[in-house]
Amino acid sequence: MSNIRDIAERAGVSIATVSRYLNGTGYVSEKTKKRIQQEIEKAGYTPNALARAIFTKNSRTIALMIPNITNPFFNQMATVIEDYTNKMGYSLFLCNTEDNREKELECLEVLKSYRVSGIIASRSQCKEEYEGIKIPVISFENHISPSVITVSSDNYNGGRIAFNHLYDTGCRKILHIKGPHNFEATELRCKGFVDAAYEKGVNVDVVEFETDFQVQILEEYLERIKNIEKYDGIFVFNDIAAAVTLKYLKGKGVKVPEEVQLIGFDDSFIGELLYPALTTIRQPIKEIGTLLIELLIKQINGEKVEVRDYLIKTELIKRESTL
Amino acid sequence: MSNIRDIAERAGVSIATVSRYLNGTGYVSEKTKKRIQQEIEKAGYTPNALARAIFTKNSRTIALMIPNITNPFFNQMATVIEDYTNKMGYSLFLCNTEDNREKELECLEVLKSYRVSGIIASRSQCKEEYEGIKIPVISFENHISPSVITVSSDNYNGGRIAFNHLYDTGCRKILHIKGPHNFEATELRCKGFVDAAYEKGVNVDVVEFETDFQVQILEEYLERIKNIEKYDGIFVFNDIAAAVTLKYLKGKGVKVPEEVQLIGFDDSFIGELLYPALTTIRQPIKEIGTLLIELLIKQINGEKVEVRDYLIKTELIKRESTL
DNA sequence: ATGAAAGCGCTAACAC
DNA sequence: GTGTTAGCGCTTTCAT
Repeated sequence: MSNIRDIAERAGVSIATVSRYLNGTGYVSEKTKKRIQQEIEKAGYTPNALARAIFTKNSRTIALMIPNITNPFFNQMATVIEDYTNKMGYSLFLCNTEDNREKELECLEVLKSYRVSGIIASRSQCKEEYEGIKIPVISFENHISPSVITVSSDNYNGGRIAFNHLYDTGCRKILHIKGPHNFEATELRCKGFVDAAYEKGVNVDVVEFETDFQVQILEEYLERIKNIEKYDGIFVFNDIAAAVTLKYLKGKGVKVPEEVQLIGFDDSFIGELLYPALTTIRQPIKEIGTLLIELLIKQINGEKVEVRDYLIKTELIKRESTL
Repeated sequence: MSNIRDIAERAGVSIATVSRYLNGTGYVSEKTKKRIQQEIEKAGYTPNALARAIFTKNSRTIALMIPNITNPFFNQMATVIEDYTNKMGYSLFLCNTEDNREKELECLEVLKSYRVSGIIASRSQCKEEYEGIKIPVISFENHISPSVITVSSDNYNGGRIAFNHLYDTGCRKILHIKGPHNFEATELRCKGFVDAAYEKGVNVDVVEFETDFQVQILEEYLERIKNIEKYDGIFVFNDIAAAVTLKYLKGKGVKVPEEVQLIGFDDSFIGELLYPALTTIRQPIKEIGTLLIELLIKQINGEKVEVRDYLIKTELIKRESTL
């Protein structure tokens, strides 16, 4: 691969001039511009972003750490983020953490070594490990440390909305299938749900699942619930798990929503594909992704941002799995 | 962020020694090792991979270009690739091309500037643009140029298998919902299907959809098919479109598989979630992802690889949407 | 076993 | 307008 020196030589100018041309900084006469451009094309030259980054101290890369890109919620978020990242002239590193502390830490080391301009951590399993780091970080869902901004949906209120919807449609024997306990989001969804139930004087059963989207494992957990058909309303912590639950109920000959009403969480595209289509609590993925990247880039640019929790509103998406 | 010089100074050695220590190349006495390690930890120093890359001419990064990470097939593939990439000590850049030539070209420029070690292009909409490039490239599905290896499933045979399955279960009024024409894969699936039908003396109808996974648009296309219920067997070009078709049929009160049998393609996780569970043609995602990255890394390492088409076997996954 | 110094590809301050 | 040069953080010969 040719370098700036080659181009300069062939164009009969100094490397400074080529650099100026490349960056549009400083004066370069039209004639030399032409010559330089010609040589660049002839040589198929692309400036080395690594060398540039080393000098400017800005690699123009952003890292997205997510539990798993296969999870529809996260891959929809990734799409929004990747798009915005590109539009801002940055490139995206992808890291699947598998909700695993060790993996997350390994990623973090690598990302540091690449001097990424910023990091979006989601559902982080770490805390102080992000302390010394001199790279702007923003967190989705789980809190990392007081100095790191956390963005999340209003999961607590989402839980409340879910309960009230089931209650309003007549459910009184209610089950909540709760997600893993190391996810702040699922804890809050559960708490909101239970609190709202308490206020109505209704008792709800809660069972905890230890995976958020592995179909087979979800099925195994479902089988452990005795007499699931005795409930008339079920709130599941995410859409995938709700989809599996729906299938499980249908397999048992239980009619949804006539006999059991079902409500999910996320509003990932999967809900629309189901029959009956899934009622769910929507997390506005696009807004979340956009806010994350906006706040991160502001930090990268040294702009002041308020360090606090940013809560995005959740809302009911009423479809066919509830009455 | 501190650099190798800082560490050297504080440890009272030269930068060469620190470098040797860092890379495990050349002799460093146990004592100095200790001292250096101490200073590294005290300073929270991480070697700059960019500077290293500029010298070694290997950034240890791999780029994955895919149409869209939201597509279950591609995000499952991405998971496999990300994992393997990390295991080999590389990091992954993610680029969504949206099946858009311009976007793909823009990505390509950026990736060149970052001097990525290798590129995995999927369903590329480009050809010669990859010519001059001095970076190892491997392609999934669409062919780029004679010098670039293409890996894909045996789509043609997959189409044949799909037809023969429908035929064997008694279907004679058969429809194929075909994917966009700029995807080599969907063309081959169609050809295999139609060829197999021809051999049995059966005529099949074919309609082409111009999106591969946008639910709303898929629904619109479905509505344009008149009397879809007149068919007794439908082969859909991928699982998502099959899921939407299933839902559409159910909405019309058509019983699957009793009245219409349905078969998809991909074996993405969505098929299991449906009710009835979707019969499909499996593309072994893990094998594909692994082969792609293996062949790419071999090229990166300068090992000889046979430049030819690599075809991965497809197979029938019989579930409940067919008899 | 360790250090000095050249060089990787680039930017930018400064001189002309 | 353009060139010279120092320096970004690193690796690696070649001395010692």
